[in-house]
Amino acid sequence: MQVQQPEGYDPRAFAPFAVTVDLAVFTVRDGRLHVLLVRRGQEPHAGRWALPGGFVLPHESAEQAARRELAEETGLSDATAAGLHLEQLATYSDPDRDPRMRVVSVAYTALVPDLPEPRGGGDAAHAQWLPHGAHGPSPAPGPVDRPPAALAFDHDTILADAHRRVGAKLEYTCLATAFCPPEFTLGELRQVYETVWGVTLDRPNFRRKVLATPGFVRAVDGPPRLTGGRGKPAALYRAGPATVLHPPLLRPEGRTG
Amino acid sequence: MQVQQPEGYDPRAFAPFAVTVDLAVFTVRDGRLHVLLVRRGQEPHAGRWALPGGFVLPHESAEQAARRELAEETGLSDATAAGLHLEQLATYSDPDRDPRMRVVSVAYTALVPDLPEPRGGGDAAHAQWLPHGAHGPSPAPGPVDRPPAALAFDHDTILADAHRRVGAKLEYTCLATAFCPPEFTLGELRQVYETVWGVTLDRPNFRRKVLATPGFVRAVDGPPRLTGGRGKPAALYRAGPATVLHPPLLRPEGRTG
DNA sequence: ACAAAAGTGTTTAAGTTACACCCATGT
DNA sequence: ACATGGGTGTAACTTAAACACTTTTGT
Repeated sequence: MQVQQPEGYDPRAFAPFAVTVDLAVFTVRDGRLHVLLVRRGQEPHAGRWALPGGFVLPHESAEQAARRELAEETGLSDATAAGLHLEQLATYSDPDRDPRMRVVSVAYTALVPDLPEPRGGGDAAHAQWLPHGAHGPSPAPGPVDRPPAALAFDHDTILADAHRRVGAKLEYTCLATAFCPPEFTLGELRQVYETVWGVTLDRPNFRRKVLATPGFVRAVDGPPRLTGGRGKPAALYRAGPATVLHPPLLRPEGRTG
Repeated sequence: MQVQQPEGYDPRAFAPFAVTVDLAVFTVRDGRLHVLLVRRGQEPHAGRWALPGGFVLPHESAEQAARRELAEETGLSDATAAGLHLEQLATYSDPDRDPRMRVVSVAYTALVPDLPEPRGGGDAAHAQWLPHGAHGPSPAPGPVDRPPAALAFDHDTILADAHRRVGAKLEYTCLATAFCPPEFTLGELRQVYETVWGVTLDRPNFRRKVLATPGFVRAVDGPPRLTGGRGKPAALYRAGPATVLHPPLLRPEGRTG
């Protein structure tokens, strides 16, 4: 009501916002879903875990900022990071989400295959993979890092939204291959679904479903077989050109929320 | 790489952004999908159609700003507008999207029943419903307003994204009822799908599908019947408590993009 | 020999599609 | 009478779910 369009867009008057990106980077490791987190070194929320992220620079888009941060935090080369799956999740703009000033954050979700521990320059030094949420049917034995109780700022909300979004997208897109290395077995692909959804899937049916979807995966020709530990060697596949699943691969129990 | 976390968050240094909201408000009218647009009165893009929207005020969240703008542009009371379906779409942050300054815009999608022409105070004076995109199987006869060729800024992109999102959400959520008045017939509900998707659906099958989904619609008890013009009077329904569709109501031809 | 995982086959239920047909109302 | 849209029924087809069974490896 009391709003009026500014004539000249005085940046002093209409630019009271800082814009950041936050990254929810997922991977599947040892049958559990992991998230890349950083430990905050300063107030507020010093010592708490937080999603990696940073400021959007004046000359770049939010997506460019997110991809830059992703490369920094994962310690990968820009070339490698450029191929990773990055997707805008939502924007969080609660006026009180950062006590210091007005910060609007554009959250992105990234899916990466099981990478080596983040190392390298920049902020990567303190970035770490921590398990998150519903784990698959067979959690890794032995002691594992506990998922942190409460993240800094509203990052718990962002992370929950990201997990829900990823789970939903697995149903009707070919996104699951983004969790896998360039060549993978159908067992590895199935484990992605089982880990993110926290369910067990029928192996034969899963196989048929995937192979029946035209461009989901392409068989690697060679004499291609490989062992994933014990058991019969499995054929290798690559991600296909398809991007959507028709019909979708619905998760059991019919739950979406 | 050259980024560093600011110690004290100097707003002068880290607040070079203005944040706005843009609204893609859809309705179904006369069997065609319509969008609420405003005509720009000043440069840049003076005279072009644009999505309604405005600045996020310092004390409000983006969603609050969107809801406020929605009430203003539709000319509805705040109470009525509070019940409308509003959903965050995405954030558009290309550095060059506004030639005057750096503006990051959070886009929202709203679905409303066929409302009277927008009237009332504020910016509503120049807001208008214009047809958009794929129309249903039976376009309204007679001359209608042409959909504008090119919107201002990147609003064509936003509008296309919004349409795609709405179409996709109809498949696996109960969203379609947001296009309908409080009490509606199954024919009206079906017309929503047909209009947004631009297809014709089999009436008997659509009916069964909707009624078989537990909380999608609830029959209105009374002696409730009503005429939608010609033909047999139809039973009335209200939106049910369900929010997701299981299994989904897939559109024919299996196209999603 | 046994466990584990891949891969194939089959049976049964469930859901979808495409119709034919009757009902109630306006013109 | 006829057109129009609501509502019911049904058979053919397609898809999904459950489970038995064989193959190939490591221990």
